Amino acid sequence: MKSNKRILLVEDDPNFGRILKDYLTLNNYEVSLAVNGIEGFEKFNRSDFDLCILDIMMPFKDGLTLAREIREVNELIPLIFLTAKNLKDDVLKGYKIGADDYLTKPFDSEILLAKIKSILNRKPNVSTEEKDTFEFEFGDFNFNSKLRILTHKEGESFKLSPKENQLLKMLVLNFDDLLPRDIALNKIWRDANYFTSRSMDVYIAKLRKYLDNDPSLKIINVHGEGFRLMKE
Amino acid sequence: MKSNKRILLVEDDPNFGRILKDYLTLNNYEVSLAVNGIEGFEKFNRSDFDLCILDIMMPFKDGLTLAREIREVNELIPLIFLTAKNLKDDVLKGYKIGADDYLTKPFDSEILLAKIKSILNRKPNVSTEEKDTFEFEFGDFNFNSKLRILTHKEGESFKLSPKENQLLKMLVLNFDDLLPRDIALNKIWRDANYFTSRSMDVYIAKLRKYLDNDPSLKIINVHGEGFRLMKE
DNA sequence: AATAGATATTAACATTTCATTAAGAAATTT
DNA sequence: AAATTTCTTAATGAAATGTTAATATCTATT
Repeated sequence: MKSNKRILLVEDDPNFGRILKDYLTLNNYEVSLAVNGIEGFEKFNRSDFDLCILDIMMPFKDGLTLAREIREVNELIPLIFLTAKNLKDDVLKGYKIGADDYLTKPFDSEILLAKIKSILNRKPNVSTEEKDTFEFEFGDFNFNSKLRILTHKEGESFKLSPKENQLLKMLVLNFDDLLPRDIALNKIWRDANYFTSRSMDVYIAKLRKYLDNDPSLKIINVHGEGFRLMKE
Repeated sequence: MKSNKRILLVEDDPNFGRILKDYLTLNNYEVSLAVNGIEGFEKFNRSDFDLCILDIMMPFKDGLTLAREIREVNELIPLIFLTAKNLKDDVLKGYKIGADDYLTKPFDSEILLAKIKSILNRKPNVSTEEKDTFEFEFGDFNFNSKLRILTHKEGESFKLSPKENQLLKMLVLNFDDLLPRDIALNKIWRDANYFTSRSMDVYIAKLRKYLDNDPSLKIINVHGEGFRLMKE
């Protein structure tokens, strides 16, 4: 059972942060831990999350400030605050910024889990930004990335695997332009190393096989840089 | 600065209920007070509210039971529970029913107000419920989701169980499109885990058996994503 | 309360899908 | 020519799904 929901956790106490991260990971969330507001904001901007859990009391940049910055960029992502005591003022400020909930430490982990579920449940896939664009035309193909189907006009249909699908989508979105290897690796494989890179090559090969049905389409390699989907 | 938002407050302690009602009224909400679950449900059905605040511990019909009944009729209305301190079990049950939040008594009225505001200000959920439509045609079938009957034209009729019915309805509402697994699980099973997921698979198998009567209809699996009811 | 019938969940096993890794060939750069 | 990067096929194991049957739970009626 994959949930694959991504949580950004910002907590300055390393012990507590680590434990909480592990606990959430055990419950099938993908958790990124930042130890202060500055790092938190960087991480937030570098990838897509479904929910943020922010400690309020932190050095350098406190959780409320961080929340305001996040809200400027993304006004929908659910925010949960952790407050040390029952600092009513913080709670009220939090709600004003647009918090979805808060928890006072110490809190019960099961309740946190229930809250997370409840929140993610009523705000379906916030992070799926490109929700509207899932249908593409290129060459002789029609490509539906939501249903993961690649159809050759007056030809056969291919069911794509999740990775094939993501990779093809990125290529199509950059049609005739370079898709840098490490960008694709970081987005799809969430990591860029020798092995993920080999894996990506395998998927390029698979996509090429599909695209053979329209001989005018090509996936060109730019040595050391990446790939380029093009016509002719 | 009139808000016009209507709140149903169900609280058996008459003193506390009265005070809370007055407090909310002062803050520009229109409050209807019921003193037990039975009266609460009657009031709920008699008019439209924007939010419900339910005490859990009540004679005759407790808040959780009331919440379940309300959820059957209206699956979107926000619910806030009031619970005595330390009743973790109640809290978890509440979330499972689809609570939006809970407060432990005694609570701070300003915080309650902040919560209410936060919940009511939430961007209205996109799901424009097609609550009223309960009769569908697809393939050779006529499907009445209110009576839970699936009829094959010039063929036999099937009485559907509640779960079969809900699942088929969601598939039909998303005809030819993806019905994401976790959306269906959260809506029908109110939880998404390994076991509910297996249960769902069993129901898909049952539906497929019914649909065999029109060989042009198929329920296709999109691996890792969900199912798709389609023709051809 | 007891029981039967309907409904829902869980178990078990088969099948399919998928991602990764290995391994050797080919291409490109130095 | 040596080193690096890319190409392609195949093998492997893990995870998701299909299916049937066995339990468990619920509901209505006696």
